[in-house]
Amino acid sequence: MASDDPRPDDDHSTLARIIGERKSKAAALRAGGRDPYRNDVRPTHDLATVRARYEPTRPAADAPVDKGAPITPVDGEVVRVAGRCMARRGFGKTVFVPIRDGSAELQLYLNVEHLDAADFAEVLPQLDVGDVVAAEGTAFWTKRGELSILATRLWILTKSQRPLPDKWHGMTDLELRYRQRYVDLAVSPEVREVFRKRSLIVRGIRRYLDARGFLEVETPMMHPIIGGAAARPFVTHHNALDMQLYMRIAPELYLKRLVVGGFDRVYEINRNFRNEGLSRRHNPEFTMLELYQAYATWHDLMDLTEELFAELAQEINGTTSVTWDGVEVSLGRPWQRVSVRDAVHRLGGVAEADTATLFDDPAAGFELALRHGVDARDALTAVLEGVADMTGLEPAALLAEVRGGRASDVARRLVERYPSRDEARIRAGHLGFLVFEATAEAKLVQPTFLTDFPLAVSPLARKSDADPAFCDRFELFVCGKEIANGFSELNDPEDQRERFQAQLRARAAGAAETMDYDEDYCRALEIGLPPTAGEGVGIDRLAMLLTGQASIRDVILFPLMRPET
RNA sequence: GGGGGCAUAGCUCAAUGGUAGAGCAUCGGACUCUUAAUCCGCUGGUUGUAGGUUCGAGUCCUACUGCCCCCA
Repeated sequence: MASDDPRPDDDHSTLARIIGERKSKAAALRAGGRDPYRNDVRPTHDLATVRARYEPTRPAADAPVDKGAPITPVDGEVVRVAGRCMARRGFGKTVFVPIRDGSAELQLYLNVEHLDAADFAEVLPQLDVGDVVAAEGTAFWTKRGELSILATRLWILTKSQRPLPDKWHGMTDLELRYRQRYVDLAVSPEVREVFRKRSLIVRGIRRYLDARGFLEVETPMMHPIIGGAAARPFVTHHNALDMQLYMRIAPELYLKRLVVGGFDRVYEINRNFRNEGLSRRHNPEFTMLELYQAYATWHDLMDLTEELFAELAQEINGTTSVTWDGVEVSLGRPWQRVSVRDAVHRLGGVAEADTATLFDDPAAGFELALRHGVDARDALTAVLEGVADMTGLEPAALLAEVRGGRASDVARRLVERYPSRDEARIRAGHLGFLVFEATAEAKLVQPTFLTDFPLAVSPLARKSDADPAFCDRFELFVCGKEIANGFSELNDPEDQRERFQAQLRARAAGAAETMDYDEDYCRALEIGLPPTAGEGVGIDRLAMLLTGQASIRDVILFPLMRPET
């Protein structure tokens, strides 16, 4: 028995008393030959069906009401309904009991003249709010216009032993709501609605993709090596093989293997696990849609994303506008598309000439980055990693050589180590992206595709044909938050091998979030990946957007919590 | 990881350092159309945990635990 279980004998708290009283009521039911946990009474209809059926007979609002008139059932049809008792309003010989099932709420009218005498005398007195009940009777409209069941029989199907929260205030304590989600759901229809919508979103995505020839697949959730994203993994262990495994941080490399194998359009909706902190936007396990389409480019996926999201919004909310974080967001097409460079200039307020310099010259860019609010250590790390990647030198040793003086002097000496002007230019993109994050990211409120990412921050995307310092990649931002990330896939095996090498160098430099060298994946690319575009969509964040929830915990049924104390 | 806030009855919340209260729920009573039903009455507490200051701590101090927010 749990140590926190109240013991009525030596605990005089209200809760212990209530539990004791309810157990006594269950015992009384048993004594009368009624199982307080019976399963032999089935409803003939759910509550929404009953409501829908009688809605057309609703009396006119201005119809005359005869206070003394006897109860007249609508059609005399006997129905049996079931649900959780949400309240109990007693009048001596009449008791009103609203019940709720998964579909709707409906009121029972329990009256001494109509209800079975034994049920009235022996079941009704044992009924508490929270019990699951069933009743049989006929539908009628009360004088106040409420559809009710004039019950002839009443059963308690499940005796509840713990009280529900205050029926007016409901459950407001966030911690309790997350820890005891069953209570939250039982008393808060609006919370159930959020999760019902989340389910519809996932179903809508499947229908949309299935209709366009995509095949849903399942790839491993336990990976022998780390790949597909830059994140720290959860580590686990397989006993029989005595092998270390990583909970997957992304399915990307497996899905692209399937495109190599000839599944030209595949997608997976499943959990990813990243060993990082918790916040309003992060849960360590989260749901991701990843999709891959051969013979398509990132432009095709931007079009697809626009269409998919707009359709989902229309289908689920009946409108393409939603309120999120207090902001009215319109998902109506088309959405803005802006390159990282243009965002820095137009939204971030960086002068046009400075923006050009920023993405061209890492030495001058370093100073510009600091001037526009980028943390000096972040900026220096970006330059250091860039030089280490390009030269193959140990970052620690590199830093020791150039140390001294102001940060910008250190950065300038580092930049001089770049083997070529072109490589320095490619690496400048990292600083440019930091400036984007510092100045422009929060301003992407209405749905916006951020395009033309610097290659330096995109280890898996295809180089742009127009400019090798950039790549064919986009991210979707709404209210300053990243919702989706897509690109034309890198399918040049030699380029891919170089980028894996760079990851290994970064790890040697002490970077925590790096990918392993995936030899088998390189072999797959050597077989040949068709020109392919791929995209990941955070389902939790999409659900937040379409349900207007501010915290990821409000769209995850059981968010990760520390153990109760 | 850093900063700020919160923790009191089953639920929602009060209480200048001076006897821990209210509403709802529970329990008892009245009531045959209520829907936050109404009316009368009674219960219910190791104030998150552990220390400290004080004649006296829900209140002040320290540490810890959990949750929320901001930043990284």
